[in-house]
Amino acid sequence: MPKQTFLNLPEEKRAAFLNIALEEFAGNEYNSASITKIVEKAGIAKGSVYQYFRDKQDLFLYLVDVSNQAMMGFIQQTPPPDSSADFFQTLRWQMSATVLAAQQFPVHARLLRRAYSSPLPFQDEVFEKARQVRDQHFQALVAQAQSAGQLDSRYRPEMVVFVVQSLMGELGNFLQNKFKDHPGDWVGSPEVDATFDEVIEILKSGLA
Amino acid sequence: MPKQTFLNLPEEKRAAFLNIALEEFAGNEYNSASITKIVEKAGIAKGSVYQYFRDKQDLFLYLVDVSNQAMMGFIQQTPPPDSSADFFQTLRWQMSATVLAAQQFPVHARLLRRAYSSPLPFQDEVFEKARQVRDQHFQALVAQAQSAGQLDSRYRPEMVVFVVQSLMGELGNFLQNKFKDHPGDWVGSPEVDATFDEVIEILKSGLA
DNA sequence: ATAAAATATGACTAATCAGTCACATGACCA
DNA sequence: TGGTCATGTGACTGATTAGTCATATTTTAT
Repeated sequence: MPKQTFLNLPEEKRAAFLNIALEEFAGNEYNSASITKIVEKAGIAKGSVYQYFRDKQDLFLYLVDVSNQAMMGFIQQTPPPDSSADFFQTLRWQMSATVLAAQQFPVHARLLRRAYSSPLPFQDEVFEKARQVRDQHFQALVAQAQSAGQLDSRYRPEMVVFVVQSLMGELGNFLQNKFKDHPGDWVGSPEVDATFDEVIEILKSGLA
Repeated sequence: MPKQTFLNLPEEKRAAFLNIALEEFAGNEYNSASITKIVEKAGIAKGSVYQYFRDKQDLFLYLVDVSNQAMMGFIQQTPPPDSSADFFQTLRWQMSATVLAAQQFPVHARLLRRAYSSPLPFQDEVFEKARQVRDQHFQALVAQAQSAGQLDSRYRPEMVVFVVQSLMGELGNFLQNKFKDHPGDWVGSPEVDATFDEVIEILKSGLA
């Protein structure tokens, strides 16, 4: 977590530094991300970074936190499906919200993908806890859906969670790749909506 | 590709070097993998590496190639399903073979995961071609299955490929994580077989 | 035995890195 | 004005990196 010094910074300066640091850690592996490059781009002295944060790891974990809050904040703003929504409608909403959030905060999203997809060169308790919370969210969703009879109860919950999480995780990549020539303007396009619908339909009814 | 000098090396020395290099690149990001550490472990001079390979990138791409061949070779050894097998039986066989190969060659598999999952700090034509070949293999499989009526033709082939590839890609991780306390001996266990069956069944019939 | 070709070596270069610290500059209050 | 505290600074340390190259050793052919 940042030191008080960082929080005391004028909004403008703090935001500028944050954006540059986010960009660096979103674009490079933890070990390759360079504090030196960040301070050069930000036009500040290297020592300043260590007035703001304990070390590189502290800065990185803060950036993860900031990114998480940005994404979560956005997701919670999107209107949730009404309470009568079934498992698949809820999933569809979550898919859409997650991808839209990644559209709105592409740098934050890239940073989070990096942070969660490949193992970090250090252990962090808080970070691991966040992972578990995300897992338990899905576990609960699945368990509830199964007891409500919306989900085939032959399947073990952990397998359902695996399938759903795999697809959700890769979908962002897939869309980004698919629309990489149409920067940004595919946010709520029918094409994307159709993709969501198709994935949900496959999950619901199967391929056969 | 390695220089002739490397290929002239006595089998024993070559294999020892390869294993140490594979381990280093499987365990570290490309930028963090250290030639210096490799030569220290191998007990050879640093200059020797540059008698064997043009540079770090050349070595890395060769290791990817070696890993690919090891995995492919193993997969092709496993008895293929008979020619009357449908799409899902073929998929099931490919799943099993891939995971078994990752069991037999865990280091190679880790290296390949790293190479294909996160973007490399350089571009390589050969590498990209290999990616496309893998994609086209699935495309063909899906197209054939759809025209044979084994696959719901409502779905766009690219979406089916996306779903199947996402699950196949994550399944290795999932199993590794699930059995991380039972090193190695879950190779052909009923537990694993059941997992394959369940994933295939979900794909086939859906979750509802 | 001798010459030539192939291979092995490790000290060295130039670059980069995270992190430190003595000092400078600024703000704020008495 | 003088004093205290927060903030900013950038040269510096020690470690590490990929890659080079003149030299040494070994192998091969004559």
